[in-house]
Amino acid sequence: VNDVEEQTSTPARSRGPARSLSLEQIVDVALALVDAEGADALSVRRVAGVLGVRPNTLYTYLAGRAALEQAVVERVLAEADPRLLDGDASQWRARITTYALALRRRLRAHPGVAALVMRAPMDGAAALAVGEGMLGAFADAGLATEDAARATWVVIVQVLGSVALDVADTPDGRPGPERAWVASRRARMRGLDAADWPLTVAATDDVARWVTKAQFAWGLDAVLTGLTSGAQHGALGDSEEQGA
Amino acid sequence: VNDVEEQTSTPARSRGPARSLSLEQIVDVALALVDAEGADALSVRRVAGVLGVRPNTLYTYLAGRAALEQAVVERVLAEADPRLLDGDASQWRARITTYALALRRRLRAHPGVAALVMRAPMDGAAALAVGEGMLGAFADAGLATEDAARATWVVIVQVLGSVALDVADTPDGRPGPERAWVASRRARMRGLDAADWPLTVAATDDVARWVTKAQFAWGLDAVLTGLTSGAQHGALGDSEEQGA
DNA sequence: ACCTGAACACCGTTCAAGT
DNA sequence: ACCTGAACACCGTTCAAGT
Repeated sequence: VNDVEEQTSTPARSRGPARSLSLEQIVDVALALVDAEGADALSVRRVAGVLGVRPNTLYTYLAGRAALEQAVVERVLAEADPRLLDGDASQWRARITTYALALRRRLRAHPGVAALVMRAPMDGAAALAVGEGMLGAFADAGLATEDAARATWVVIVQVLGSVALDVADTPDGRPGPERAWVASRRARMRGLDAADWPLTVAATDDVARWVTKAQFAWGLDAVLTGLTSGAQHGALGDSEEQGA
Repeated sequence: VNDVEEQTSTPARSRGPARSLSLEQIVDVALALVDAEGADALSVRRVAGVLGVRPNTLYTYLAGRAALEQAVVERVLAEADPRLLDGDASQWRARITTYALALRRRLRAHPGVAALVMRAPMDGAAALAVGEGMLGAFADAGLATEDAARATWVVIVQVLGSVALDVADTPDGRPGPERAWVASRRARMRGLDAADWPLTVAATDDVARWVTKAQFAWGLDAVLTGLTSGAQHGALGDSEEQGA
């Protein structure tokens, strides 16, 4: 509704037919659109409209809508510097924590993108950089290759899953100040019958705080402790599983 | 393309104007549609078409498309029996593990729904039942209310996040047999340059296995260990955070 | 190589109207 | 209360054509 100007007149470049566009430019516009109006507002046609170009023009640069979404996700993943995962071996825990908090912060700055992040495979360059950095941190924590790889995925799941579920909890996909958000969650739970959900009602205040930074940090810390405790009970094994 | 019949003729009920439909029926059709053609095929118009009714008719039963998605998610969440979380106090760990594996199984049986699960707030009756059961299991593990609540959310995030990211990794949103899937992930990583991503390349086989049941069980086990180790380092505190 | 014209087969949602 | 007719303002994608 604002901020993103619909430029129906002339393209951004000179006048020649060649290279009036670039993929980078397209992603710029797509991200601005998602930031301004949310994930649902992202469309090939809207982006083309802003760029002053026909919708089908974008297919020269992208395979389609899914590729556009993936490119936007990659862009935001890259906003959190994966070099935060590098550093002193003894500081492996702080490195992961600092990076995770930075990534959470960037995703919440683009809440529409947080919704998109669980819809595309984590195989772009930015995603690879995250994995590479985290593998290094867990190696410094003393984990062997296989465990470091498994631990890396657990942390990625926890960080991205947490942010995505948080954002999904906001009615309009736009997280507000933490205090107000928690209050609204508490209010939503007011109607719950203690006879039906005794434990949930008893824990209302704590459940309301599930979307906080404190919860995120506490959870990540617990996860890191478990990943490096070396005391896996793991009864459930490697049995094959069929799809569907 | 199959399985879901487009019934353009008469409604399912007799002939009177009243109650030719029900919310349950609508969700039945929506779920069948998602199962047959994936999350993207779900639309108000398609569902109405199958039911032999005009699109706007559904607005008598639902607030809109988002509510339809949420109802489908609830339906599938309810497929995994939350009573699996009940049982002997000493068995708290097995209860959580068994339930988590059951939920993962149900979600993978409806892979389109796994994509939807991160887009709606976890506040329906089925979601409440999951929280309530998990709170009980963590209470039995000896956690105080606040820690049990926090732990509950960590596990929910891990389970749902894991399934959603797994499904997002499949090109067509349809997880096949595990062995083939892992092989295709390994093939995808073949092109990676060891100079750019040394650790990732060294861990190729392990990274390819991120989507397996073994990874899921291993990760959940580590998370449960961390959540109940009682050794939180938690340096990062409760500081307030502004939105955006 | 890059962009357009035109079309195809769709969307969600609203509103006034009928029974 | 439940459903329809009709409309509004959109979608993604394809294909042949132009430069």
